[in-house]
Amino acid sequence: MSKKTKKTKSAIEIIHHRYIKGDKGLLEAIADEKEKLNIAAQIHEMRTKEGLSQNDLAERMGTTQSVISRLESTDYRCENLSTLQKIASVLHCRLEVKFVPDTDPMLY
Amino acid sequence: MSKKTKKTKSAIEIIHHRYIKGDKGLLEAIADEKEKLNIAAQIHEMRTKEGLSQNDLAERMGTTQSVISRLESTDYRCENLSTLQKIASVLHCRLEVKFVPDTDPMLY
DNA sequence: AACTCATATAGCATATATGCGATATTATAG
DNA sequence: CTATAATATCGCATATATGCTATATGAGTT
Repeated sequence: MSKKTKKTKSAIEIIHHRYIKGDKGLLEAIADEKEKLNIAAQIHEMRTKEGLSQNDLAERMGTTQSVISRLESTDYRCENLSTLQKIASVLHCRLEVKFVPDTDPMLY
Repeated sequence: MSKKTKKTKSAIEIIHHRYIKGDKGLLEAIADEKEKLNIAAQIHEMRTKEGLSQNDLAERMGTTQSVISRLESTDYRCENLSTLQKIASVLHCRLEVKFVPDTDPMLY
């Protein structure tokens, strides 16, 4: 890639412009998938199963209740893995992150 | 939980103080677990299996090669889930994030 | 040696998440 | 209807990751 001038767009560039920067189809698909991860629900379930309040869990993690509430809220995007692993540690589990082949043709 | 005065520390509070705020044993354990996630390795493997260069993958994602390099580097901490899901999308897979019960007594 | 191609690294501006206190909303109990 | 516990939400400072360009390293080729 990288000619001197940027006049000729590669197919990739066009696709990118269209689906990443433009229509946002891909971004929406990503958002949908994110929802399926249901991390918030997992955290909520684990916490309640142990009979802990948000405040209890927060104390275990050395943080505050509002943080837990935010974590469990559905529209919370982009948690970072360290936070999730901290939760896993105090709830006696481990975090598993895997890329698995997707057979659903709707995504692409 | 939560009596009026904070004089009596719960076991949780003590543990927290000792392992989160103090010794950092827990934090190190978390770091170890993080390594086991091996996200960098997964990305690298998927990319090479498809015969893509870092630059190829970068273009698919609408970003640059250096970003991919950083993602695949081992010492890269705390990637956020959106980035991982974007990778999943362009590599035709989905991201799976699960909390699984940990039976290893070393962690706690 | 010079020339590619792939990958790694550095530096920096910007975007985004975290962490926290304060407050508001529910619930549930008395 | 209070009172209290649990949860949700807000605002903002700080921390951290991203995105990008430029550059460096390295492996191969001729």
